[in-house]
Amino acid sequence: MKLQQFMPYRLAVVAEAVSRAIADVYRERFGLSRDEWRVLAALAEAGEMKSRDAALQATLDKMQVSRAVAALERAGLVARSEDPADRRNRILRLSPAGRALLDELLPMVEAREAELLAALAPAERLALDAALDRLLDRVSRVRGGLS
Amino acid sequence: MKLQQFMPYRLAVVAEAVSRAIADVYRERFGLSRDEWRVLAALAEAGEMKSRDAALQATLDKMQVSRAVAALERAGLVARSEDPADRRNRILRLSPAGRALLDELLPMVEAREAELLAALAPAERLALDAALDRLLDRVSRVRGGLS
DNA sequence: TATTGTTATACTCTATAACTATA
DNA sequence: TATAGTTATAGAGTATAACAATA
Repeated sequence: MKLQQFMPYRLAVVAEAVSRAIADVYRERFGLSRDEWRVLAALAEAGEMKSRDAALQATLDKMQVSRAVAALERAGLVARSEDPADRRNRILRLSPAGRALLDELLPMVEAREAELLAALAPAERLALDAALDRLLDRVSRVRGGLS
Repeated sequence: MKLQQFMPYRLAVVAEAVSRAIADVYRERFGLSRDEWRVLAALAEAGEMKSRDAALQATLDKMQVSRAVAALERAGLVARSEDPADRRNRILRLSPAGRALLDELLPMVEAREAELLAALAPAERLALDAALDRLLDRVSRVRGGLS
């Protein structure tokens, strides 16, 4: 066993380092947790969505979304409302303050991503992307569909 | 912002799923934590090493190693001794029980890795490997050498 | 003074499940 | 009965720093 060459270990080490490089921006600078960041990022795309869809989009479970949204609501960044079509659902949407925060945060986060991706040639980025897709597909089969 | 295409998010999701697929083996079946597994895996290669080197090898900090080794020692899997050359160091080495556990665990863990890597053609594995190397190198520069 | 390793502490995150309300 | 979401709680992991022993 060579730990340094063991793919799951290597993947974990790189992913953690990359995550920290991004968290430097949203955590230290905007006080967001990872889950809050993910919910906001999902909302940045759609503007509004159901809690359940936020969970799917952001690869979080319903409890993580519930808590992240509660914190985001307390901070005035997101509003929650009922879905008239099915009153079990909650519709989440960015507040003006949430939108303003994202307008400031997203360029910073994307700049960090770009700094990291600068390590890879375009073909290498595509190869990484494809490999991640295939691995994710595979791992969900190996573990029986769990996250 | 498309979260689904944001590399750090994708990397985190895949790495977490892959980590769980491996942890299924060492945690549910052998009762090891991730840090304990990493220390054992590092020792599997070298047989014995200093705590400090285990930390470097396994990308853990000294506190994580100290606690993992304490647990492994309680479980009779690893022994700690002083380094006569520098009595601040601790020399870690696998006990016979630790070796026996690894002899059973390693093939299972490697089989899981192989199941996952089966998703990738040989050239794709090399491409993934190269991309991870380059990203890790880059991220350590971006964050100033921190883990 | 610097380094190795241990211990303490508070904090955060995770896992599980119970619970409410709606369907 | 099943689903969306909330709340509770215990356990695990993380971050920081103080500390002891040695160099």
